[in-house]
Amino acid sequence: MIKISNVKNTIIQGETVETLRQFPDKSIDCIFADPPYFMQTEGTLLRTEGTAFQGVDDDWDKFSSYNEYDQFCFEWLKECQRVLKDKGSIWVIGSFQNVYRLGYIMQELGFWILNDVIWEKSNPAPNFRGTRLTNAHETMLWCTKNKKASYTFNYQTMKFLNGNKQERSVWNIPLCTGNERLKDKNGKKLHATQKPEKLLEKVILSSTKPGDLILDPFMGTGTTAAVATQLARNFVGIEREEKYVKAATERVKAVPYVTNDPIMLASLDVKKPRVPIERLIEAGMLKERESLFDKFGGNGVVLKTTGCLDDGDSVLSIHKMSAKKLGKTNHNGWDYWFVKRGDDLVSINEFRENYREQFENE
Amino acid sequence: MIKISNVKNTIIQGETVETLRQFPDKSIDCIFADPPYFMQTEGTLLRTEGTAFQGVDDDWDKFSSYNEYDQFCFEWLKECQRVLKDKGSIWVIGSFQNVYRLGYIMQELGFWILNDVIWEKSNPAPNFRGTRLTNAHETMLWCTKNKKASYTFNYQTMKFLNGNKQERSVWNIPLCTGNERLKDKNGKKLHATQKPEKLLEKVILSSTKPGDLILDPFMGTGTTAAVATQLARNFVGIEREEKYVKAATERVKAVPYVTNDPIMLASLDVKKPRVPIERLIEAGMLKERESLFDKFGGNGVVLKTTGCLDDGDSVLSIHKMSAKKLGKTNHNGWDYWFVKRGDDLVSINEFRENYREQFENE
DNA sequence: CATTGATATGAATCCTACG
DNA sequence: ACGTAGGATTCATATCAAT
Repeated sequence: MIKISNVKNTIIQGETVETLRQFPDKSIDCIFADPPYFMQTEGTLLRTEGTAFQGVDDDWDKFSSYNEYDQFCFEWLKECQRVLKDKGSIWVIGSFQNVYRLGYIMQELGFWILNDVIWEKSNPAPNFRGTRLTNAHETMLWCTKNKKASYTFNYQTMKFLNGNKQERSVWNIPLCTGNERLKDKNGKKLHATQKPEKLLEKVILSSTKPGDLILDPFMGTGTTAAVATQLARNFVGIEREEKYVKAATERVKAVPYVTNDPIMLASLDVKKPRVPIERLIEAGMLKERESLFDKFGGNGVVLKTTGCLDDGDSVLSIHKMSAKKLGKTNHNGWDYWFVKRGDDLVSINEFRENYREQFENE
Repeated sequence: MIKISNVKNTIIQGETVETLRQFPDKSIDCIFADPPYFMQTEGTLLRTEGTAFQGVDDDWDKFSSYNEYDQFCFEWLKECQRVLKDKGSIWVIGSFQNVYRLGYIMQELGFWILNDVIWEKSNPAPNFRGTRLTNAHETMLWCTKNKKASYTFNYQTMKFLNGNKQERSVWNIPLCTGNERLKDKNGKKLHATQKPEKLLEKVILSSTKPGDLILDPFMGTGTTAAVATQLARNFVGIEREEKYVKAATERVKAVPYVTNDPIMLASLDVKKPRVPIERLIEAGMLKERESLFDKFGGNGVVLKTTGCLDDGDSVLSIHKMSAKKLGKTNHNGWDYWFVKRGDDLVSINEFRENYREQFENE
């Protein structure tokens, strides 16, 4: 059995399933898996000008049938589910050749799909023969271990980085090319399917916190490890081929800096501690039996020791009472109620903020 | 058994599978299917013809909970495969809740995926709770009956309509709203998932010829029927609920006009008849033993009666000879060779075009 | 050094009618 | 059914050489 502390921020050379079986249960915060796609291509594809297109022709992508591929995926996905923490989540990337196998199997295993995310390629390889639509995207499945599981989603961070609009399920990102693409001694691409760092950046920023441990069971050239490191997360990788293990290890060592940008550290999504209104009474910020008003000074109600409000007709929580005054079923009372301090109306939310600042280290 | 001529351009009220079973084999050119999602858990275990997961341990079935939906989809997809012509193709649309079931089952049935096409919604409903990425797309699977099947793809039409660039697998199209959306007496939307006509337009334009028969086994409000009619294709629909049958029938009747735009009628993709170069000699357009040249007047070769070219070294077809001159294995000789007419060099392709015009009715 | 043009290349289920 | 010949087919971007 592997001790996590011994493998944190390393790449283990080995077979995915075999190696995963040595991991303890519920030890991983997030998984990014880029398995073989089982492309089923035959022969050579010529470009229009006559040169050969260099697609995926590696042994690791060869399977004898869907059945064999399904079983392989069933096995590694089952291990991923076991090693994932209850509040963890998993990303799996594929293309139309394999993603319907992956999605089906994951649903059978009880994984719960949060989103399927489309990586729309801004510069895809064209369809040289004009036989189909240019295949310009890949699909990622983002899932929890099961239907009921909670999970990390840095909503505010993603919204901020998307020009203050909700991030959507279609991401337009270029292919991994140029300097980012690792090359061998002959200047040829080291790996057939290296993913762009931009893609991993969005994956990690959206679904992990700084310090989380991210597993990549098909590490390849180590994009997950490099981006995790840069974003102040931890990683552990599994990779079968020695040359990729070496290249990825070098790559991670060379990550130029670890970010200290608070946005990248998910500061926007740090949950503030809950402060019951009774705490504000105990702290002397609000007084028992004092009156609360709406922002115009109307709708006066009396604050009870329990933190509930009495309008002479009923006794309700600050939220239910503001909802009642507004004729709604739900409302956030912290934004509705004010107290009188001298001649001014002061929002009770201001007292809550003050309380948090004063007692933040408790 | 239903006679196709009796149901052409009508909507049949009935259950999908039951009705499809009355259709003759190989009678449909194209299918567009927008099936319901109804995911019922805890159904009876019914396997898909034994092909799935033989040899996988018992954990498999323990996790199964989508069986009833799978079984339903297996049945209607199998009937679709039966009624589809050998050269037909099928489109199936779904979202992450069901599309992995659909894709998996289609692959199990032997359907061959040509593309998965993403309908990216330009105006999706936001995620109100901020709990996930905004689900801003749906997925369509475009498939032939089997791996070897040929199919209709109007490549040039799609390219033309896309600003003369290859059409890609991600389509950005707004939701169906406004006047296009059918309403009931109370002004509420008549159907929960009415698809935009623009989507069906691209589906039909890319994969059918005018006059083709398009089946929609879950017709709903009849978007497929309306767009098929407008684009001079035929349709047959199946729909369970009477109110939708009525609304869709009215809708088709009201289609304002049938297009006569040659682009929409796929004129760009009409295959031109093959003209062997010997025909041009017989027609007196080219002369035996005259010389052919490249576009600069160089590389002179002699035209033989057989239509082959002699460069003094070897005798080859116009294609092989142009390839030889270019140092390639393949080339289109029609674009390479010219003859002298007066002081001008004239492309032999021009003579081919003239020949086609002159003898087009043969 | 700046600009222009040629070349290289990316997870690809990449042809079809005729004899 | 199968082999073969005809002939149709590419977009965005990075790099590097040439001007």
